[in-house]
Amino acid sequence: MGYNPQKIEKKWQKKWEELGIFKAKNFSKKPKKYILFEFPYPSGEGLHVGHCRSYTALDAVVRKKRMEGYNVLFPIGWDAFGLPAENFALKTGVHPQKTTIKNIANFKKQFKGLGISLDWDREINTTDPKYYKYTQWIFLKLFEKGLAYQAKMPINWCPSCKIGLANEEVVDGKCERCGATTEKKVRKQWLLKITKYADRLIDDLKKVDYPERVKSQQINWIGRSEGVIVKFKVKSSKFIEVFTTRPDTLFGCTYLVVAPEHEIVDSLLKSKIQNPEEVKDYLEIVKKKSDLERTELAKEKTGVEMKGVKAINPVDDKEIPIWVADYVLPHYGTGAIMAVPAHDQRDFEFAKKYGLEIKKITKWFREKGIGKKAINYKLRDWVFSRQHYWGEPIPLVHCKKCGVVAIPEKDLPVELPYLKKYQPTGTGESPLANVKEWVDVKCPKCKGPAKRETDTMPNWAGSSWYFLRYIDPKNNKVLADKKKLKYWMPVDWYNGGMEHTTLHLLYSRFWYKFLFDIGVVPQDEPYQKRTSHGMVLAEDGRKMSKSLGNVINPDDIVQKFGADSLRLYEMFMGPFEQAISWNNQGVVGMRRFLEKVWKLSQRTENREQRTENNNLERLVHQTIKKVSEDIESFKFNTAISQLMVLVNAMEKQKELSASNYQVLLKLLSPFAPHIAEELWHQLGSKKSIFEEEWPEYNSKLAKEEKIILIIQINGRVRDKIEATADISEKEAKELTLNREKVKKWIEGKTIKKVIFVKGRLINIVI
RNA sequence: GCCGCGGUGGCGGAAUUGGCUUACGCGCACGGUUCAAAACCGUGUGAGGGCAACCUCGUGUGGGUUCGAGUCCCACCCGCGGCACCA
Repeated sequence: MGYNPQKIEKKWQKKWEELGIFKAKNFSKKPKKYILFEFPYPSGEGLHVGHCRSYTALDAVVRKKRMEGYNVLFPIGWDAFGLPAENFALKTGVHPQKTTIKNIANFKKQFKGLGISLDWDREINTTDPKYYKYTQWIFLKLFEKGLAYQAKMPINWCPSCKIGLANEEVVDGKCERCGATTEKKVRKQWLLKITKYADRLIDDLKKVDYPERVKSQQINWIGRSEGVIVKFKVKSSKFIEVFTTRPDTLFGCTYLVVAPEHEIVDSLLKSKIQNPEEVKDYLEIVKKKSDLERTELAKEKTGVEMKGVKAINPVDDKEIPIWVADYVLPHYGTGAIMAVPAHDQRDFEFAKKYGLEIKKITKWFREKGIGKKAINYKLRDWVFSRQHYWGEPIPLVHCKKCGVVAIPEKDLPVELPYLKKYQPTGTGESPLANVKEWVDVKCPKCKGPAKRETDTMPNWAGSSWYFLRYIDPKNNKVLADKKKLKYWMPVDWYNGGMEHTTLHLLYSRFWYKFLFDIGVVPQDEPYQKRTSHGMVLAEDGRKMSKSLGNVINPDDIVQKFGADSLRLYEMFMGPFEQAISWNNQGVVGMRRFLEKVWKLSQRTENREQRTENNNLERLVHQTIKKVSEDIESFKFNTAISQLMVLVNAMEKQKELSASNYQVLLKLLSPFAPHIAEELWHQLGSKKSIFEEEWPEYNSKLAKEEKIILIIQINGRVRDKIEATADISEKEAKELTLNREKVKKWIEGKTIKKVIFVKGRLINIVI
């Protein structure tokens, strides 16, 4: 019987489900492992081959861990709130709920078809009111602790669609749907004080095992810088405060620049400035500029002097002019800078390097009352409001008498009302604002008339804590039971895309720290280890996209070659963390390899492995070692190449013992579970291969007895001899100097010295 | 500009951390099976020279350390990812 993946894959997927062997057990005596991938957004497009890379990698890790005796939690859920479903509803009238259910069913089928060993009993869905009840609960806790606040913030506004747009809907400063240039519209929005956690989010990176590039990207994003705020007196008893990391250059400061949005501009305009019209004109021009223009025209700096007013440099009391320019950002530092055109960062570094004098005057400033230490961050607070329908309602009420009032915990969840129309309001509010009977409520405090908050939460809300819900998905008292959290947390291994490094990963760390602070979770970092898979690009090296027509559909590959070939290829294609182009021929190679494995089973005999060639025995042990270690360090490509080496060697054997073949099947099983299970049973086993133990290697047996000793002359390879691994220097030297080739090279020359590296080489220097 | 990662055959990539460069796979060539094929089997495959044994060159560039460098040091060049008028 030949290898027929379509047949055996279905069979085992069904069997595994019946056996229930992939279910995690709370409080099992086995040591626990919590292994997690970023739960997908169930889009209409279905799984991407890039998804499959991440899932099969973790599935391999998980299957191995189970065989090693761990109680593994490997869950799945759906990050199902989001724009595509809402936009689809706008176009077709189909409720996002319906679209979501349909897409999830499709994703589920695909996951099962790949043979990912998930615990489906813990499946969650962020759009389920039973789930978002706790998303809302966390928000209320943030609100209660003063970490959620309202502020006026600009949103992206499309003047043609009359709708607020998410950042990702603005492409090159234009509305994604209609192409109109977007504007900024100021609205009151909810923000979360992530900046309060900025230092901890940097410092605690020391506690966790993340790739360097992920750590540095987060640190960069938070952008902490230490400096001094210096007060400049303005001749009208006002002050302008300036943030600088280089207070020592204050002597060289020749003018100040303030952002157009700076409050002093307004107040100076009202007083005694000589050119108010000129300044007003400039402010108008700036206002019309889009965000894009303001940054793109960066090379050409524009600005205008506010004539007639002067600031006073606190170090020498000299009068200096004040300018308004839009290259100064209103939201960073104080929105005002001191200009020191003569100075340069490089001077400082030079002085430091060569021990030149650096006057330390920070302290002096403080004594004089000129400056005070300050820390600034590039990181800004998290804008938590969206003016969309398909998201979690923010559980607050606006009461004329009581102000903003929280919905009482017992009334959670605030359910998203079922809409028939998703048309935008035209005012920038979410479509929920149109649902009068939902908006109008009694104030929970005074029972007077009040209105619900109509903004919804961003996508990032539900995904900021979902990994906690897997631990206790059906709990209806708390987000998850404390004892269970203590047993399972932290996540031992979390894999996801690099694109989530600064948003999702940072947000969820922030929430977890907050939950730790209020005593809900057991530690202050959620993920012990983070890895990041590289993107899978199309064969042409570009991103896969519908419009380019270069998308590879995993279903097609599964159908044509089988899920095991696909899985193997995804792991073998290149280093896991690196972006890589798809290659259809590569899948063919994996299928060939599996065919070889299949055929080997027919040559397998039930005999003592001792009768076998020692070299094969050694290779088996070397392979156990390599595959075991490579899976731990996510070097899946080299693990598979080692399996290929073993299979190639097994093919050359006249007879193959069943025991060695079984070891091969076990080592292969994390990557190609179906074929491994099938062949395992064909050998007569009753138990699933995944209930077996992971093989152990014997380091003595793995050791080479014979080696090829390299003979070098002046560091260049001239000859090789076979020798025992523990050959002594004396023996090696004797053997070497007797070689004809060596004699030829050293004839008439004197030997200066001999370098001997045990078990490796001998180098004659002449 | 700043931060991070990388540059090895025709291609994807290996290389026990300073010790045979190119494992493994793809592709290609030749041979086999076949009426024909390939998602089959076998052999070969860095470049140049030689009938051959063998020799020379070869890991982005230029220098250095070393018996010996893809690996370490110095100076550059190029590519990718992230951030960016951040004071």
